[in-house]
Amino acid sequence: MNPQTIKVACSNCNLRELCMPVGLSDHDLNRLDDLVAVRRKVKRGETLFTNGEKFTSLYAIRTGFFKTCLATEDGRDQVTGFQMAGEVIGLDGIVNDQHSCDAVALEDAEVCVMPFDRIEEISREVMALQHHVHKIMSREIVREHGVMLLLGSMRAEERLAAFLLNLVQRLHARGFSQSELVLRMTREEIGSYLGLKLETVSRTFSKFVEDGTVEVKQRHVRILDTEGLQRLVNNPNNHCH
Amino acid sequence: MNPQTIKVACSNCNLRELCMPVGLSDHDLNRLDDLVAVRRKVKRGETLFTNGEKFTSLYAIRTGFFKTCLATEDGRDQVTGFQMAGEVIGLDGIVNDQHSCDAVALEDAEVCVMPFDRIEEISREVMALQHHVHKIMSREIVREHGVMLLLGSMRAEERLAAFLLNLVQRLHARGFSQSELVLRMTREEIGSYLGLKLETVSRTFSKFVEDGTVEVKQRHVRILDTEGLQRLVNNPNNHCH
DNA sequence: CGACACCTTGAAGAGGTTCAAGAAATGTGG
DNA sequence: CCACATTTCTTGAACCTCTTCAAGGTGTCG
Repeated sequence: MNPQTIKVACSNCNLRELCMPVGLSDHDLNRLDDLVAVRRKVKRGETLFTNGEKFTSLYAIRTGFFKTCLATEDGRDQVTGFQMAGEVIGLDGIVNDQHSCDAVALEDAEVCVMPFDRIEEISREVMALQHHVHKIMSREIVREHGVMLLLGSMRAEERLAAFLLNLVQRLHARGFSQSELVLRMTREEIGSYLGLKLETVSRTFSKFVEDGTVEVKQRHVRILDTEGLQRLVNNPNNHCH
Repeated sequence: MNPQTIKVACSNCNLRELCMPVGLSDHDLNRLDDLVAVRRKVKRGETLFTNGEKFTSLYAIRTGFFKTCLATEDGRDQVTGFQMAGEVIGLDGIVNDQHSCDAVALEDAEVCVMPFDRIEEISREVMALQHHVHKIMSREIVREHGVMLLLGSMRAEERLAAFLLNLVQRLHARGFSQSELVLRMTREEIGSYLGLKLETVSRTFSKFVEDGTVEVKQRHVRILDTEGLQRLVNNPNNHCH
C-alpha cells in the first residue's frame, strides 16, 4: 500500500454539511480543522482497511464508493453496507481496537483520515462534535436495524425495491437524479448485501423491467415508477407472514 | 405507566464491570455516580420505551431481560435484539432525538436511567467514560454485523445454533451455566429475530433433540454437544453458496 | 377447572437456490 | 486498435428449504 496523502481543512470542504456538525462558531470550526490528519486515495479494488487491522482512525469519504464486508474463515461472505461521499466508515474498529470487516473501494476514492484519539480529544472541547459523533454511530445502528428488517422479513422483490429506493434517495441528497443511478457494485455484491444469490438479483431486475417499473442496462438503472417500488416495500399484503 | 424509582450509585454496583469502564480513580468514580438519575422497574410485558417516543436517556439493565423490536405501519415486525443484565439499550434514539424501536421487558426488570445529556457532560470530563460510550456503540454495530451475516448467509439450523451459542456465552459471562439456559422469549420471538417462522424454530429444535445435540423441555434448554453446534455454524460444507 | 397462550407436527406449496449454458461487457497484451 | 481472455450478467430447469395452513397437544394463570 502506498497511501498518497495531502494536508487539508474541513472548514472549506463542500461536503461539510454531510459529515460535520453545522452552526459552529469560528473558533470551533478552527478546532475541527485539526481533525483530518491527511487525505488518502484508494484505487478501485483496493482496501481502505481490513479485518484484523489495527484501528486508528475513522474515515470520511470525499469521493468514490465503498463496500464494507465480513469474510469468515469458513468462507461465508456478507456485504454489510455500501458507503458514498460524506459518509463515515471505520466505526466497527472502536470496540476492540481493530477492524472487524474489510472496506473495499468499488471505484477510485479519496477519504479524509481522522485519527480517533484526535476525534475524542476535540470532542471533549467542542460539544457539537461530541454529539455529532454520537449521532453518526446511532445512525449506523438504526440503519442496521433497517437491514435486519429487510433480511428478516422481506421477499426478494421487496428487498431489491428497498435497496434501489435507498440508493437513489442517498444519491439525490448529494445532488444526483431521483430516478437514475449507476450501480457501482456487481449483482453478486448486491445479492450478498440483500441475502440473495446473484441469479435471484438478476431475475428480480428482469421482473421489474417486465413490469415497467425500471429500465436496466447493465449497471445503469432508471426508475420509472418510484411509487410502484414504494408500494412493494410497504404493501401489507405482500409479506411473508 | 407508573415508574417506580429509587436513587442509587454505580460505585458499589455489582454489575459495574459489565456496564462501566474499569480502573477509574476515586474522583472519576464519584463523577460516575451522577450518571444514573434513578432506577426504574419494568414489569413483564411492559415497554421501557417505544418507537416515536422522545429520547432522553440510555438504560443499563440491572435485572431482567428485554427484547427490542421494530414494528412498521404495514405490519412487519422484527426483533432486533435480546438484552440482559449489564447491557445498555436506547442507543437507537440518539440520532433523531426519538426512539425508533420498542424495548419490551420479557420478564420483570429493573434498569438504571442515565440521562443522555448527563452522559455527554460527564464524558467530557472523564475520558474513560467517553471512550466507554464509544465502545458500547461500536460493539452494538459489530453485533449487528454478525446478525446480518446470520440473516444473510445461514440456514435455519445454523441460525438457531448460532443463537443458542450466543445466549449461553453471554449468560456464562454472568455466572450462569455454560450448557443450560431458560429461554425468556417465545418461539415466535426467536423466529422473528432469526428471520424464521415459529414453526421452523420449533422443528429445528426437534431436529437438534433427535440428533442428541440439545435437550429441550419447553423453554428449558440443555446443550449436550456445544461443539456440534459450533460445527454447524462454522462448517464450510454447510453453507448455501 | 377452564380459557388462553404457546408449542409441536404433518402435508402441501411457494420462493429462492443450484447447476448449467450462453451472451454481453470489460480489460489486456500484442 | 483489434483479438482474446476474463468477468459479469441473463435465463432455464430441477431441486430444496422454508413457509403456509391445519390440527392437536401442552402448559399456565386467573
